[in-house]
Amino acid sequence: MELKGKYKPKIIVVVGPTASGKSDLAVEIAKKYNGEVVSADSRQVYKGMDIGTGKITQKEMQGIKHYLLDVASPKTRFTVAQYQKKANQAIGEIIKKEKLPILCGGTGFYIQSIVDNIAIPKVKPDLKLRKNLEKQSAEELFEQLKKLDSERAKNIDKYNKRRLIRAIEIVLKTKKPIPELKKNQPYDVLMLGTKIDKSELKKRIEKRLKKRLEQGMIKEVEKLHQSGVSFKRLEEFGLEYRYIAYYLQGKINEQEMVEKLQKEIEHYAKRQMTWFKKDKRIIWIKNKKTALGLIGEFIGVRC
RNA sequence: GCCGUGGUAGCUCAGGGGUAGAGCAUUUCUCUGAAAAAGAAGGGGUCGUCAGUUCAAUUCUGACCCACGGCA
Repeated sequence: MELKGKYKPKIIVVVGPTASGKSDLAVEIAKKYNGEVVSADSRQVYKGMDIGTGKITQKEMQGIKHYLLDVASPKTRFTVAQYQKKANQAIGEIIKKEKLPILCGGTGFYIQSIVDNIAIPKVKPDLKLRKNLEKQSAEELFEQLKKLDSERAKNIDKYNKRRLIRAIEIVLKTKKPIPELKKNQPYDVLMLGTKIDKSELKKRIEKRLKKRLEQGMIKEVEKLHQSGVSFKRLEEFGLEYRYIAYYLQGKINEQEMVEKLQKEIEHYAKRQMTWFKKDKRIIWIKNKKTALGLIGEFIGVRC
C-alpha cells in the first residue's frame, strides 16, 4: 500500500481567452462532480468591478461556491503573491470538505502561481523606490541591474522598465542576486482549455461588450471613481476601466471608446492565448461533454 | 463641360530625381509580489495608368483614368 501523503490532491484547471465560456464550464463541472470554483482573474478580485470584468453573477453561480472574487478594494493593489496564498488556502479548504477544486480564470500568471507553485521572491513592492527608479531610462536601469545582478541582467527584457525596476528592487532589498525560478507541482492537475475560432470569438466579444454597456458598465466605472478610485488607477486596470475612464474624462468620445475597446479586448484574448499555448498540459476541448468525460476519467468516477 | 485638389502598406497620411517612411491594423513572441499590466520582434508597397525628359523617375512634364470640392 502506498502512503497517503504521496498522493497529490487533484484539481481541475479551466483556462481560455476572455469570452470563451470558462465560467459556465466551471459551474457545470462543479455541479456534476461536487466541486467549488476558485477564480484566477486579476481583476475580478476587486470589489465593485463586476460588469467590466465580466464577473459571474450570483444567479449564474447556481449555488456553487466561488472563491477569490471580491477579496480586495480597487484602491489597494492586489498582487500575484497575495493571490497565490489566498488561492492555495481556498483550495485547501475545498479539499478538506472533500470537494473538487476547480481553478478557473484567464490570468495565466495567476494560474501558473498555483499549478507550478512558482517561488516569488519575498520582497514587497516598494512604491517609493519604484517611483524614483521610474525617472530613469530603461537603458540606465539596465546598466544598474547589470552591476547589481549580472545573471538576472542576462535574460531580462532590457527595454521593459517595469521588469527592470522590479529586478533592481529585489536585489537592493535582499542584497543577493535573484534566485532562479523554482517550480514544483503541488497538485495533480487536469488542465482544460476553452477555445473558439477567431471570428466567432470576435463576435462574442462584440455581443458581450454591447450587453455590458446596456447593463450599465459606464455607470459602474463612474461609481468607482466617485467612491475614490482615481482615473489614473482606473486606467491602470486596463481594458474596460481604462477606456471608460478616458471617455469619462472626455479624452475620447463614445464611438471611439467602443471601437477601441473591441480591438483591445481582441488583443487581450490573443495575449492570453500566447500564454496558454505554451503550456502543453492544457487539453483544448471542443464541447462540454468531452470535458466532463475527461474529468470523470481523471478523478476516477464513472459518468 | 470647365477649374481646383488629391491618388504612396489593409486604413489615415508624411516624403521626395538615385526604386520609400510613420501611426493604427495584421503576425509572432517575452513574462520571478503591477500581469486586463508592462514590453519586444517581424511581414507587408512594381509610390493610379501610359508615355516623355534624364545616366537615373515613385519624385519633373503631358495625356488618360479614378475620387472629392467649386463653377456652369
